[in-house]
Amino acid sequence: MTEATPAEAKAGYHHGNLRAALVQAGYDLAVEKGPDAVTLRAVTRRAGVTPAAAYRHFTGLDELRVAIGLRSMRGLARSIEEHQARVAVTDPTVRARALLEAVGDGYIAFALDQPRAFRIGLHGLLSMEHAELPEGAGATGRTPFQLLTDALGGLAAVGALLADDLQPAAIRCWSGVHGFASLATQGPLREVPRAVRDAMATRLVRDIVDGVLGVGGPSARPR
Amino acid sequence: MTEATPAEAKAGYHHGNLRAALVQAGYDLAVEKGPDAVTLRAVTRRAGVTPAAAYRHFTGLDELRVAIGLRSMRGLARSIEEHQARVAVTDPTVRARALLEAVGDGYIAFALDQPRAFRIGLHGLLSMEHAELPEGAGATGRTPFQLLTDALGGLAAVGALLADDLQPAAIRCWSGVHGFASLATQGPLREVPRAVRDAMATRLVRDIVDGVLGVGGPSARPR
DNA sequence: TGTACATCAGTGAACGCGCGTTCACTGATGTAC
DNA sequence: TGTACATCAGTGAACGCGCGTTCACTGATGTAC
Repeated sequence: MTEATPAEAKAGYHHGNLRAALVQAGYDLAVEKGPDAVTLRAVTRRAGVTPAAAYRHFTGLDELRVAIGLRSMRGLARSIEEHQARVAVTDPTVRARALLEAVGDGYIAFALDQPRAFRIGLHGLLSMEHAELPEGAGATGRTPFQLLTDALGGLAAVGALLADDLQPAAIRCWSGVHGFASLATQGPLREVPRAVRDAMATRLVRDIVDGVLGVGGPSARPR
Repeated sequence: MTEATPAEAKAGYHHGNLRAALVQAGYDLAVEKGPDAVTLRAVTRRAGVTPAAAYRHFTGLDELRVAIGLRSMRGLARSIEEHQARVAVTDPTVRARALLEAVGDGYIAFALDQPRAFRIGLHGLLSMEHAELPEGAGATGRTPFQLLTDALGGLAAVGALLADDLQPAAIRCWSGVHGFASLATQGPLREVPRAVRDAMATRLVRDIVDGVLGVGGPSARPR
């Protein structure tokens, strides 16, 4: 009769699945009050548990913070996956390009939809060294960074990109999208209406992909 | 006989110019141990002074931290200015473009030369809301963000850029350069040899400027 | 089904620490006469 | 030049706080018989 769904089932706490509850509490805390508010005591307090209880599930604060950051990264991965799932075209080359754009669009959409959650990830509790940890992966088992390299690999597979250009292309895409997400959530674009930022993002992503594919593109202007 | 140079003259402490000494101590601390190590007590300790002494010069920790962050931003501005000073061409259009590239090159050079100092700036002690505070300006009195918009204005003045495109262009430049600086100092490119990162940066900046100016550019590839 | 027992998740108290800020003070600086 | 004095930068002690971590413990869970 033990309804042991693996995830965060209420049933069977000692008072439940404390590990998941702590990560959830810490995530909520970070979203509400910023990454610096994520202390071991604050997290356990919010979970309604004694500070020492955390040590049954984590070696210490650092490990807890990483787990919380990875949760945020997972949200980012899922946003990208959702955007990719909506790509309907079948022509291989067009599709490969659309899948790459979906990476950028999904990345920025997550940043704009959940700015505090976005900030927790690679800027707050995680450094970029964690970019390939599987705990940060979405439903497809790929992390945001891996989804990007996968999409570029897809373009290489259809001959739209040279294998030698894969790494510089990844850098250009990630740089542009990540930088925009920072500007648009914490920078001078913070106050710009959402619809305008969305339009900027769409244009930016298209331009970046054009650049990566070596296309002059519709934004090209004579002279 | 009071040699009262305005800056950080040793002469004339009560024990000197404490305000400047505190900012310096805090900056060194941040470079050595990261932004989180910048506490009021640690800074005053390093300056050889009682914690309470800081309150003669700052209203509290927050103001001290901002002053330290602005010092770092000043270094960034100066790096850009140095790169711009080296631009020798005189043809107005070519020069305007070179001055914009110098913004990107100087920005990235500072990030690669002084990665810890770079991190203190807009990522550590300052948020991007401080991007236009004059205390963050370099020798020309312009902040890094202002140097960027100035350079874009220069391109508009020679007719290489439409006035309507100024804002989106600023976003694309800042996004790409800032994102690259993050990747190259804290991200997956951290361990790549400096010469390679420099080459990537040069190419990235050229490509971004090409994109902003609507040029297909030498990186354009048939199909 | 019922009892004995091992497991181990969570408790509660305690530790030592560094923090930001306050306050009455001290003593060097430099001005007024 | 010499003295009296106001200024105010920096002192030193104290405050209350929240932190991360440790430890012996307790008591619910679930297994073995």
